[in-house]
Amino acid sequence: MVDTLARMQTPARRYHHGDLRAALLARAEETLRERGPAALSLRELARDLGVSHAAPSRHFKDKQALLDALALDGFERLAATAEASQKGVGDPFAERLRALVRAYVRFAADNAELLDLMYSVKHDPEASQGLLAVAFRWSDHAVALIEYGQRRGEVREGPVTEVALPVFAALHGYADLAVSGMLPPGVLDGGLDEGLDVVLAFILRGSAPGPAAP
Amino acid sequence: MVDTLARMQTPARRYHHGDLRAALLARAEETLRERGPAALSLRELARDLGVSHAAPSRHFKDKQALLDALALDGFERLAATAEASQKGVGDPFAERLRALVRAYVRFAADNAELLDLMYSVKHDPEASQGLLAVAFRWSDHAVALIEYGQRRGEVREGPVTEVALPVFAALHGYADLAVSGMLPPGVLDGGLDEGLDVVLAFILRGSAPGPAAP
DNA sequence: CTCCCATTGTTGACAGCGTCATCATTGTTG
DNA sequence: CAACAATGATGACGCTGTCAACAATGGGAG
Repeated sequence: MVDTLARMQTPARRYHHGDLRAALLARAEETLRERGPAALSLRELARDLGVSHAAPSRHFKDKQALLDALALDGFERLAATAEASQKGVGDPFAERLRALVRAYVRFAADNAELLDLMYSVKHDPEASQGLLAVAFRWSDHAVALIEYGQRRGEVREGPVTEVALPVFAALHGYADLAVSGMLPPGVLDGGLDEGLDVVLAFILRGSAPGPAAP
Repeated sequence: MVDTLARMQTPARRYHHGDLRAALLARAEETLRERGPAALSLRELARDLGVSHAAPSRHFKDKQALLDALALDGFERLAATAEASQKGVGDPFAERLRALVRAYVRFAADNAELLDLMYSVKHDPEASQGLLAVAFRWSDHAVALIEYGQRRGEVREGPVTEVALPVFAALHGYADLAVSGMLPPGVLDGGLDEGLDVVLAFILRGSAPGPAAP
């Protein structure tokens, strides 16, 4: 163990890297965050890690495979964030929804480029099975929250997917608009959370029980 | 088909193409639609149009410039579609909103890859001024519609940007989710318009006058 | 009408990229 | 210890975007 640790910290170039796969992913995400997806190059990653230009191919069969792994990691972290957001929150639906929404928007703000990547990978018709599974873990969680609200009588009745759809849409749309700077200037001067309250109130109004709009 | 078209555009290979710029944009959009953004290559475009590999540089200083032009064209068509959607529609806010929303979702469905490009270009901090202007033409139109609804007493009072924000978010979010296949399976079996009705009802409920949700 | 020159297209070069085939080193396991 | 699977290195290939230098075109100025 100590031996392993010492070798990990030693910058001296050993033939075997130790954990090249993880290092590639970490560095790739860093680059993604700092210089955008277009700046991602396998050769540059290899160079940065002091490894030959073809070494990455031992861990990712091609560039897309690395992007997929990056996206999968993102979905896992998103799901974890969503689940963590529900710990230590009160019972009312509004509170729980607020926590979830904040978690999502924060994740989107903190990982804008990664989120982009996650969506574009999912858009790919030949996305891997495991990736889809993890991708839906987060949405399943959201749907479960809607059902919870319905059971408590704080969310209008109806097929849960139908009720969840617009809630989802508003949440995702807000995060996307905010992160990509598509909002009319002046709306977000107070930061993400300001607009979030507005959107949250809107969602609650739209999903609350009561008569349909005229 | 493409062959016929190409021959129609170049009856005989003149030294000067005639309208290479437009031809590049048209072919680029076609490729974007059929094979995605990653398949876009200046050299391939030039090849397809029977022109030398460096000819495009006379019209677009680099690849990004071509993408910008493509995005700008997209925004113009989106704005035109949005404006056209309001012709010959009744007075009630709900009707006008419905027309606008349908137009947007249809555009998104018909131009999914292009829309992606449009948003990613805007995300670029050094997006051109003219591009931003056209990009906001469509959102201005949407904001104007909200104001119209407020004047008619069919939309709740409040700062127009605050009221418009969640409406926008829900609309954009729905289009994005639907187009990128991120919706839980089964929701959209009836096509885009089915989910659209659900979202529309939600938006109307959320933006209607009345007491705030509990 | 002619000549000039800005516009547009061509050719050739360069470095960087992803990918592949082949070879070298390592760590593990029977 | 020896064989073997895993991992890394090297070199090659064709593709890409970009640039510089050169060539054809065509629309005005004289």
